[in-house]
Amino acid sequence: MVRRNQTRVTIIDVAREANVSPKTVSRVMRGDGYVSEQTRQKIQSVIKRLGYRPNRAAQSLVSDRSGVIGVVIPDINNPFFPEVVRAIEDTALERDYNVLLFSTEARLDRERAAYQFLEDNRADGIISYFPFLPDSELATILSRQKATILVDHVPFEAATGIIRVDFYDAAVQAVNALVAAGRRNLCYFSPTESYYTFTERIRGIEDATALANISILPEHFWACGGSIEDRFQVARAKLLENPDIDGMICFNDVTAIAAMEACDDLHIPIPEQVAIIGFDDIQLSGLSRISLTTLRVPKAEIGVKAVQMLFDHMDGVDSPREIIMKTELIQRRSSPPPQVGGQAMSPPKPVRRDIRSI
Amino acid sequence: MVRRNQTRVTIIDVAREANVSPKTVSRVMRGDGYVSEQTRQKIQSVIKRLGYRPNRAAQSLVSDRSGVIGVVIPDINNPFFPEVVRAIEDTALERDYNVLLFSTEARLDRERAAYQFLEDNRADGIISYFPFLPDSELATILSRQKATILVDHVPFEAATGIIRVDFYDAAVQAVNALVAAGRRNLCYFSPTESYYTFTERIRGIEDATALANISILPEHFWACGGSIEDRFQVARAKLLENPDIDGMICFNDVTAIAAMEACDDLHIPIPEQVAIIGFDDIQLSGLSRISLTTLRVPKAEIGVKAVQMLFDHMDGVDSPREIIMKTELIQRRSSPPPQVGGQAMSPPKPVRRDIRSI
DNA sequence: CTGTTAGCGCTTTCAT
DNA sequence: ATGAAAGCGCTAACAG
Repeated sequence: MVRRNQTRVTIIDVAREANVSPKTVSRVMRGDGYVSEQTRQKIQSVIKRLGYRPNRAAQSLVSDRSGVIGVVIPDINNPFFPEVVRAIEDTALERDYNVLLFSTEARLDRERAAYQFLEDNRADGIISYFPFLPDSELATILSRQKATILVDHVPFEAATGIIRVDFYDAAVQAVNALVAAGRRNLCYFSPTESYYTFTERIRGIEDATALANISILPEHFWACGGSIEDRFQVARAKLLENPDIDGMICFNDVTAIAAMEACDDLHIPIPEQVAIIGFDDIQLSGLSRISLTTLRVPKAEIGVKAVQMLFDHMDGVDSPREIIMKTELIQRRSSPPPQVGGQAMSPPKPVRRDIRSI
Repeated sequence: MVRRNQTRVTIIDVAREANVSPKTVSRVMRGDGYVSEQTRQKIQSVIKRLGYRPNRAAQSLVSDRSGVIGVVIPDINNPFFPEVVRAIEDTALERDYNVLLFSTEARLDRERAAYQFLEDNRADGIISYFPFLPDSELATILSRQKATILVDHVPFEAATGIIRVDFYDAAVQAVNALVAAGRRNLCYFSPTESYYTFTERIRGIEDATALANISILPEHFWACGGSIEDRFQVARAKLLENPDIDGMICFNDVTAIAAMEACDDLHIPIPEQVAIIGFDDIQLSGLSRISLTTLRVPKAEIGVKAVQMLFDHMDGVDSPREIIMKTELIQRRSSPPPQVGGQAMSPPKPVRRDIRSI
């Protein structure tokens, strides 16, 4: 097989072949400017015959636009993020923007590398899901980008827009759900990081427990590292140490599932002895074998809105710089229903099983 | 805030500021050629002060290399793929290649768009996880790429290399495990597509059942569309129609979990009445509440090898054009252990819980 | 409606 | 050890 692949068809080749100037070919490719129907057709047939494709690097070099939106997430293995990313992709593709996905694995060096790559490649916009970089460094980095939407981040001068989920309110709902189910000895299980979206939950828990006249002891705020294995181990150890715990709020569904695993391992019945609530409502949580009560985060809506904010900015359209989203309590079997005078309560929400699988 | 962001620092700016030629700056940036220590330091300080970053589009335009490896997968929501992708990313980053991920959602138009994007951007290599495009079209597309590794695809002239999992053997193992557990009325549950990696499983099942002197009736090959909801519904309906089924082989773990859900919904005890086996061994399958017997696919190994094949090709190093990987039976509670004269069998494999979660 | 010219930011000869 | 000039493939501005 001959290796003549190196030299690819350029706009000049097409122009020569069609007896027109490169600019006319360019016009046909991009569908702007006026070109007579006749030349258009001739050029199009040459393009097709030669299999011409514009070199993006060249286009991007001259236009300073890449047609790319970067998405930076902390963890591709947490099913929550792919669910958001799908909505982002669909929305972006509607306007022919391609999505470049970066999973940082919560590592700062990878996060930096992602922004760097996007900057160097002149990404037209970035959507970043709670960046871990310190605010000062982040500000510098964002000032070099064209536009950035931050999700679940405090208001931030250097960002084009912010989308936040009201996790304070979500945490209040979580506490209230457990209290309504008759639980008094709660604990909160979270990562060690003290990032905004994490502390909001804690604030909500503290306020709501105070209001309910119960309080979570300081030693009942459990924290641990990032891997599921870690969380399983810590939950297991803490549950052994604290046999009085009857309600557990976990900072997300994946963590809640690790906690379930720990309960199962210790033969602690859920929800009879310990009730568990998570945040997110990933698909997995709806499986009958998991059936996790959780506060549903509007994942698709977040993705769509984030891209729209970006588009509005590109179009010079004014739009709110900050959007706040609410969560919804999805009552399932990992926590008892509210005890309204011994009454039965509303039926569990239907499971959503709309993910594909190949 | 002043909007003077449009004009970015170029190599010329740096050169002027440092009183050298652009070429010298370039040499310093890339660390090649000779530059006196003194000028190097001066240039480096200017680079830092001005915050200079080379424009990738320009680099790529002149070098015809992008430093990018494209990865095309069918479904980001199937946890199997993120597990492979993580290995790909880690391996690629070791040599400063960035990974661009495309999830096609099993849609041909999105698959085409992904290859197109990678071609237009001069990706230095592509790893494609069983492409769905017809072979003829795929051949054309690949001939325009620099290098492509196909995973789970038949030998393919236009590909740089192929990595295949031996699903024929895996299917044989699955059948044998069920037969050893005393099951005789098996069914196979899969997507409708008749793609290579799918038909291999069927061949294995047919051969192994024949050898065991049982056979799966044609109507016990169940097939259905892509969504989990579809699979749940179809499994549920088929299980109702076929109460004699005592063993179910599912084409992957996600499908197996949908089948479990259907059994649970029908109060069919697993594994007492129906045993279930999947393929892949995603993290989820190891949860005690799922505990799915499955044939473990070496996900990390696939990712690493795929990138290495790409690197070998770039380096002009000879390497095998085809690698075949084996699966390993992970015995868990969704299927009974082998009945060796009523003997108990080897203990279940340990659960791996090494995923991060944020 | 179409072509010419110049230049995007970088690297690669080839000199010096 | 460093620089000058040319050009990668494309498009914007300006002619015609």
